[in-house]
Amino acid sequence: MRKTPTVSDIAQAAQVSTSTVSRVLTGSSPVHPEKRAAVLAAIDRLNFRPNLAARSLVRGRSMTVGVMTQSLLSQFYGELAMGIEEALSGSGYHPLFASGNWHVDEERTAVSTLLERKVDGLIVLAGQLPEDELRDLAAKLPLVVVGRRIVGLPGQCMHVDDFASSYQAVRHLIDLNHRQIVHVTGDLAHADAVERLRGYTKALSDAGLAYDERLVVEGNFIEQGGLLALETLLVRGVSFTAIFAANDQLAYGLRLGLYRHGLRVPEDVSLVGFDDLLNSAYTTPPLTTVRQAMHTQGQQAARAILRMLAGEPPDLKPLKAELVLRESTRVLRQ
Amino acid sequence: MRKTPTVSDIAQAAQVSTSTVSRVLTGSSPVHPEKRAAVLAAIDRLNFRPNLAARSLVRGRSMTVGVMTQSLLSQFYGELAMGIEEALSGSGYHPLFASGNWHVDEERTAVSTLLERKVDGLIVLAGQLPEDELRDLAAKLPLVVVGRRIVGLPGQCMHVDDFASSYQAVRHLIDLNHRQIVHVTGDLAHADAVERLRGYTKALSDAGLAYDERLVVEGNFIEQGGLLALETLLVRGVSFTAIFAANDQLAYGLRLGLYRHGLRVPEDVSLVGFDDLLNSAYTTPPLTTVRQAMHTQGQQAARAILRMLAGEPPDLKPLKAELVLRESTRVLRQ
DNA sequence: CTGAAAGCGCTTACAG
DNA sequence: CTGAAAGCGCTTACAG
Repeated sequence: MRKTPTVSDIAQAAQVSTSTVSRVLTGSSPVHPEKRAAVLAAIDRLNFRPNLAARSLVRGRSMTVGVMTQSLLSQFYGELAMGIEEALSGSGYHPLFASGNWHVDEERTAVSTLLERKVDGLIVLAGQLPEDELRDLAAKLPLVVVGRRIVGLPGQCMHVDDFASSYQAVRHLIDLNHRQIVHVTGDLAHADAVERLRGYTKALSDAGLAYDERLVVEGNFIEQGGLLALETLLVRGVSFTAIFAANDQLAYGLRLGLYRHGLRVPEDVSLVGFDDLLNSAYTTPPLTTVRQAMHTQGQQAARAILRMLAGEPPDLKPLKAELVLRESTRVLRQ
Repeated sequence: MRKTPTVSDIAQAAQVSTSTVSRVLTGSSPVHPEKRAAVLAAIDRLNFRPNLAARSLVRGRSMTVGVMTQSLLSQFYGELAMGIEEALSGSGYHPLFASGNWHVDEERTAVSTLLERKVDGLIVLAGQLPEDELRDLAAKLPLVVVGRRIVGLPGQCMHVDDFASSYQAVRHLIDLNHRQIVHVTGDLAHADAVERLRGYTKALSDAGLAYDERLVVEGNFIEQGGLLALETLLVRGVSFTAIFAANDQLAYGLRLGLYRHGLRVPEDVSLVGFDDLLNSAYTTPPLTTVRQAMHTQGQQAARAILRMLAGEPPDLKPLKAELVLRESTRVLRQ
């Protein structure tokens, strides 16, 4: 097996110096057309590919953008990852993922792993790293935060207006004549969960409806939480005609709980989620939910990093979430 | 901001040569306890982290294992990716993903991107790269293939027995008295789809049931295909009491199609999937399906790579798929 | 057990 | 526009 060719081999084959080879490789300064052609030909003939480790060492750049994700397993993050990968493809940059699994310490470990590998930019997907740490990071390298708004980092945060979106979702239920609307919250240690709860509360009060704490149950953003939440509601014995879940996964769990208890959706209970996961168009019935467009957010985030890497401003604008009307809600007959 | 420290800084601080620093870093050869301690102290004090690019350049290893996945978006691959990441964590190796998106040419691009980044090992998730290419790759670096069995690479392939598993799934339906059993296949360009079809056929014939081609419709492993397949069946006008879908995504689509046409699961039609995606425990009703344990497969694959990297045999054994009985099937009343 | 030296494969001033 | 030289930050024979 032949050794993989290096710049020296190309230089020799093309009868030029390694400097010149490097110049045509990087385009850093002009090269005489003939020599350039000779170099290109040699590169092609020997099937040369520059050694990224060497390049990385001298340039101090790795052509890699780190992505601190929470879990590759979650569909939510899968979509984001996909968008990032797509937007990066063809740019010469490659994503490097590390998962925080919703634990601050793991998030820190993930970030240092990424930093150690000398990523040129960093995309942080939500999580709970203190804002200070995030601002410090932003001072060191191009940074984009998805799913959180960090004070002092305008244009570098990509997120949806949780308050307004959830307001809209609940408003939809109210417009359908529902008055006893349950809210299953996310993990209230997370700002998005708090904001969504706030949207629920405000929509209620704007409609002149009293806030009833028995209608609110804390979940944790996963299916199991939805299942549990339903049991809690049933035990409480409150009556309700609609449920607004803080995310789709909770909605899936709630859906199953309702099924187990013989409650039909939407005939007996209307159900609204948040996120619009890929699966939500295929649940029975298809779920009405707030579309977060994670795939698009991933693309936007990656493009912003690319801009920063090119010395341009990130220029990120918050995405508008939209309510996707499907078949899990219906008008309540008085 | 201070420059990040290098081995020279450590050497200077610890009053030793860079060689010695390197020795304690790599453990390649013994170092006098006192010097060792001094080096360790300096490393700790200056918060030194070796530059991976430099190390990679001299060693020719990147401490990275490439993963050619198909799509980060698919839950199926998300589980696999998660398993790989978990098993690699703490080993010093980090996964680097590149997606093939089910196109041979993109798969090739993904693999060369990974090779260019000098991955030390490679995990290939299914796809359609010719076996020859895979064998060539295996000759160059530690390789593990998930979801396919490649002739000549024993112990390096991790897959489930599609034939036996699907036989078992269909057998289950037959045991429930079903006689008119539909099979919605995957994309028959893929070996697993063919094997699953074969399992279906064999289970039928072993039970003395005639193969009826009107009961078989070709899908493509995604929800939309399941939805379409149901329409096809209805147009054909064949009667059936059970459906075996070649994967869960097809089953989700079929489930929605049935719902739209007012057919209940399992009262009117029994439904069985394949894969056991995370969501399948939360569909309405929860789906009976063949468990592929992708997360475990990912872990196993990564551990095998680690073994090969350590000079040991990969020693991979096929995983047994098991039929998970949930609530989407029921015994047919005669 | 240890240090000086060479080298991994590139790129980038520097001097023409 | 071009080449010789230095250097990125490590590790690994080599010689003690």
